[in-house]
Amino acid sequence: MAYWLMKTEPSAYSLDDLEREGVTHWEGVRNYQARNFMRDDMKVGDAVLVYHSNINPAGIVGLGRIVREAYPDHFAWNRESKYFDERSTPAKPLWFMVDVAFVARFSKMVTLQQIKEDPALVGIMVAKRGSRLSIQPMEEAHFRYISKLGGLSE
DNA sequence: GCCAACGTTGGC
DNA sequence: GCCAACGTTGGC
Repeated sequence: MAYWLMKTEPSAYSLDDLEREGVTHWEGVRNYQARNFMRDDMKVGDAVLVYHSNINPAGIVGLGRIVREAYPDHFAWNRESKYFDERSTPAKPLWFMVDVAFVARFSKMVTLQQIKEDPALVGIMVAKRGSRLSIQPMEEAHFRYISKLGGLSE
């Protein structure tokens, strides 16, 4: 089982939305490195830290779980969608998505600043300068530590 | 809303 | 295949 961090802009889709819906399809990933993580490495049961970006403060707000492995992101085939990409076709899909289920909400958000300042989290990808990757692998120890900071124990 | 950092595109 | 121009991300 692997551990991941997935970014979302809460103005577009928040942990609240995920809690309300229970499960969502994580469409719109349009970066090759992030796509490859989803397509090649994400498995059902993998654990996810949900990260709110583009908001002040940014940070991790809760947990999710992968409940369906990668399948074609059909929003890429829809001209009406903002995720439309004419290079992707049903015969030869270019972009993929997974399904993510809500697991838990942190009782307190773990902010990016907190992550950067914590000696236990040195080297974590999300704290690296200029890290724009929207899907990142996590170390299990970091995942557990952040969950604890967020007020969850396992 | 600004803008630095970074990924992608396309001319050559 | 280099690299300048361009578009996007995302912290602040």
